[in-house]
Amino acid sequence: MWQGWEVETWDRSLREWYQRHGRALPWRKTTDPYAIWVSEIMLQQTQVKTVIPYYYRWLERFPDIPTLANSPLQLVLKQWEGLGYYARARNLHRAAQKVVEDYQGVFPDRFSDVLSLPGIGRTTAGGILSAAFNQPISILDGNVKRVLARLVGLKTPPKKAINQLWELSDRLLDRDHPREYNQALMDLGATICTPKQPSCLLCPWRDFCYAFQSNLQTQIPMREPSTPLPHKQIGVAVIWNDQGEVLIDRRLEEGLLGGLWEFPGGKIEANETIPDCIKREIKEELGISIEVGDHLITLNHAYTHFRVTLNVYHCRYLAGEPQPIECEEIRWVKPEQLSQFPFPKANTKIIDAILNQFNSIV
DNA sequence: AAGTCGTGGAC
DNA sequence: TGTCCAAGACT
Repeated sequence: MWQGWEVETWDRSLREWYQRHGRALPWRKTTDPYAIWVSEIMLQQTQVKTVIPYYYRWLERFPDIPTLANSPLQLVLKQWEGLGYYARARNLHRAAQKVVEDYQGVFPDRFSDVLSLPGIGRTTAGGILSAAFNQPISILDGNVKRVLARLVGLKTPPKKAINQLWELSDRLLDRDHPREYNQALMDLGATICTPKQPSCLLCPWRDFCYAFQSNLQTQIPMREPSTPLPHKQIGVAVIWNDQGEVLIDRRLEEGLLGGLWEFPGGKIEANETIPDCIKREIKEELGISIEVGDHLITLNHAYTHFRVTLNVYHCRYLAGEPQPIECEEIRWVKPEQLSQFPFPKANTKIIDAILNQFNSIV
């Protein structure tokens, strides 16, 4: 069915649709490759609506590549705080330094150079180069995968057909209008060809779409098999010293929430009470002894691959010199200073609870 | 090559 | 309340 149509026909109808119904997004008002790069990184696995305020604040604080490259990582992470997937911020920072080193601070315009920057894969490289320089490079993000899977009636989960999807994306690319085409295809996926209840009657490709013609649009793309999420119980310590300061630690640079600050703690073992867990973890990780006091708050938080319940207790520092055994760094800080440090979301809720108690007592 | 890596919105 | 999933990259 769909083989009978010429690619040029699809491209023309998509472009006409885009000119009427495309989204007005902040990063479409510029061709500055740096600004577009920032937007592409922030948009990875993150909704447009979430990104927009971060995007504006970022460009205000880091208006160009040298400014970003010369800023301390802690400030960079503070600007990223709340966006998640913090490796994106660390990679963006490293990549900025590489652009300064290797390209005199000018963002490269060659695909292989862009692709070699940390945090930039094939889709992001194509997105940047097509948007900033109108280069004819295809993309394959979540939107495009879904659109193409429905278009051809893909009978497997997209992950299993990634090579075919790239081929198709390449073949369909409008080489005369690559910037418009890529943006249009993503908008189509985001606003018409949505995961649930797609608006097929409004779609410029409805006549060519296998899924719509077969009424399979709610079954394609096929779902990836999902695995159950483990749930961990965590004991967390808000440790106070006699100066009215609390102890925080900076997590290791790599891995989950790398480089962010947190209140120390750890997993509750089988048949272990929460106070016992907290005392043990603090001894193991920081080498100090504490007394566990009042319960502060209990929080549930969902990550991508597991869930946690944080059981947070006020604690009193007793003895020993804190040492960064399983973290990068340790500090005693006054509660009002906590806002200066980048924390993961679950920990900002703990901070709110501390400040609320603090203010209601004082 | 399957697992890892955050958070919020939508339903 | 749970589930899906959003402009993916890296290991």
